Amino acid sequence: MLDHLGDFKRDFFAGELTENNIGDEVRLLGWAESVRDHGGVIFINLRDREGVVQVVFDPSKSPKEEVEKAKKVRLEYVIGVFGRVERRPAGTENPKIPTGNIEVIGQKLLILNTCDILPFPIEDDISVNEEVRLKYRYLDIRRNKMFKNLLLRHEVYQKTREYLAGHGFLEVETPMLTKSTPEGARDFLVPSRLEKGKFYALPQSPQLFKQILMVGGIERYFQIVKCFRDEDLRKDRQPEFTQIDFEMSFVDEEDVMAISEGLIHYLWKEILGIELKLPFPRMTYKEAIEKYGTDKPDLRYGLELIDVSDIAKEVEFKVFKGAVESGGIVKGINIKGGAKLSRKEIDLLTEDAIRFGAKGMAWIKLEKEKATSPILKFFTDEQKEKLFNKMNAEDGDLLIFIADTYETTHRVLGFLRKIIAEKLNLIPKGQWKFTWVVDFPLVEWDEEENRLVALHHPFTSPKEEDLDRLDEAIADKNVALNFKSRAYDLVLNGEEIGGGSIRIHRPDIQKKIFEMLNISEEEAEEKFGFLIQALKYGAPPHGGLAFGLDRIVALMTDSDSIREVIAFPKTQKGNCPLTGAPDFVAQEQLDELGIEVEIPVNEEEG
RNA sequence: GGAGCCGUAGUUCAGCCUGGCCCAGAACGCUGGCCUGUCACGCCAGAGGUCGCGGGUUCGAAUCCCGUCGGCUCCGCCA
Repeated sequence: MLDHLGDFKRDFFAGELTENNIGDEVRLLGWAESVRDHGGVIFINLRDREGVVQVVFDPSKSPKEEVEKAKKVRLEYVIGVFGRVERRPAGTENPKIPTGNIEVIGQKLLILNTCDILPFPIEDDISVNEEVRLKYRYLDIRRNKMFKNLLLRHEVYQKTREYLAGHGFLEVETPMLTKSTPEGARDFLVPSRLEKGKFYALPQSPQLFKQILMVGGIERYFQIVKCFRDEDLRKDRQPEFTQIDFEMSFVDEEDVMAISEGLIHYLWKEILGIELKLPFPRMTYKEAIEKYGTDKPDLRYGLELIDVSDIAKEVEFKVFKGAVESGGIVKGINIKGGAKLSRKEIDLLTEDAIRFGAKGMAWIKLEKEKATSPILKFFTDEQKEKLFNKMNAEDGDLLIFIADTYETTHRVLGFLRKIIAEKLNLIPKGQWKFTWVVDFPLVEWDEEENRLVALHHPFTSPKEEDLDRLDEAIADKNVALNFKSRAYDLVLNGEEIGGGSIRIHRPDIQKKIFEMLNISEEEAEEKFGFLIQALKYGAPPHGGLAFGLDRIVALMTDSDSIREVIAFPKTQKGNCPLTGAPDFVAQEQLDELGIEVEIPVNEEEG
């Protein structure tokens, strides 16, 4: 028989009790974390949000019926305890818990609810199938680690608001039911009941609205906001995720980057107690690609890419020579101490390289004064020396090479660099390596669509010096391909945690950019007409940035996946094991929306 | 769209490669009993399994093969 809560109120959280409370009579509420029945004395560890304290039901100190009742308590029963705080008898202190010097002698026990057999233990270091954790997320969240993650996330919300509001930013909400925009990710669609056949889209970001808020004279806007993108999931990508989004008027890149750095500095200092050094270093997009093979370089380790095209083109090795002669490049990485890798491990790396799009991977192993390699026979002694010099190679190193186009070579080596660093444990713990990546190209060529596409998004401003060459760029895509944008990304430990740009605030320029991107005037009018319209009415110069809040919190909590810092995340197929979403809906609901569903039927069985 | 790893009591795993001493075993959890200072309490007894699902091979399948579903990681995708 369960007890009612009645007017029983909590005096203290369990974890708040200290030796100063000795002698106090207190009321506690929480969960039975562990129960130890010694036949006479019963110990219950009572846990609440703030910690744990041991409650003792002792026949010599507690009422008999309460001791009997305590015997019925099982793991995770919800209980209330009225009792007296006492110092633990000498020798029975437990240094493992903060309240280990005291205990509460139970005088009255309320059993408020029972608990079924747990699907997994409520402990910090569990290894449980993630699907089970998500199905019983409420139990998962009772674990200290998950609670701490959500607590830190909460602090990030609070400190972000504090900082941005303190710098004159106004929090403004933008719609969740909005217009589908082409360009960018796939939209989640929401059917309209009032206008059958029409759809809202969930926002991929508040991008256009925040620009329009600038036209509205808000001057400084921010929002902690959910964004939705219907693309495949990764450990750092969920279909719905949270951004710290902000936008400012009458600013240039430096202003936006300064505010961004200020916010990050504030979060690290206030929440982690870490004083980051400002300003963060910067590198150009070109430098990032050519040195690290990616636009989000992890600067915690070396393994930089080295261009050996000049040597490779002289070597009588068709793959190297051919790559350079057909306009490509040959680059390598010196894996210091990598000679200890076995042939099998090198073959695995080669497989990875091929998986990432290379045709193969050449390598040279320098071991005990001698080199093993399938390609070294093509090198003259002089070429060997030049190569080893250039790559700073010495005994014990492993050199790997990719020969391909500029893009493929960098991309593949970028992936390999990361894999090697992980494999060889070259990534130091506890480092915060921030870097800005700037001077992105404005556009890139899309083979599939056979047109230029914006690298950032179509509202990103080109550099001011290129503005009077827009007509040239429309006529000749090679001119456009050389344009740089006013975009900037903030990268931390190899993860993009934020990105933004100075936007286009003039309708004439915006129209030309659409033209450059081969978006017709009609299409632009239909899809972005409201933005162009807004720009016509005194739009101020403006720019901003959006941080990936989930990624930031994951990094701050040293979590492997953003799912660890989201209360109710989705699985890789976008399912929610807790609720069972997505799910079928009633026929009536579909009828009301004028929607007919075609369920794919499996082909007949053989 | 593609690749890899995984799926066996409530949970974590072993067994699988090399089919049969496995109508599947351990630990934790669970149930009952004993125990007055434990805190990973201890001791005794016990319950608990469609081996993800479907098909095939075989005298015989958790084990081999095919398909499928689900989870995770990655490529593509994510302006």
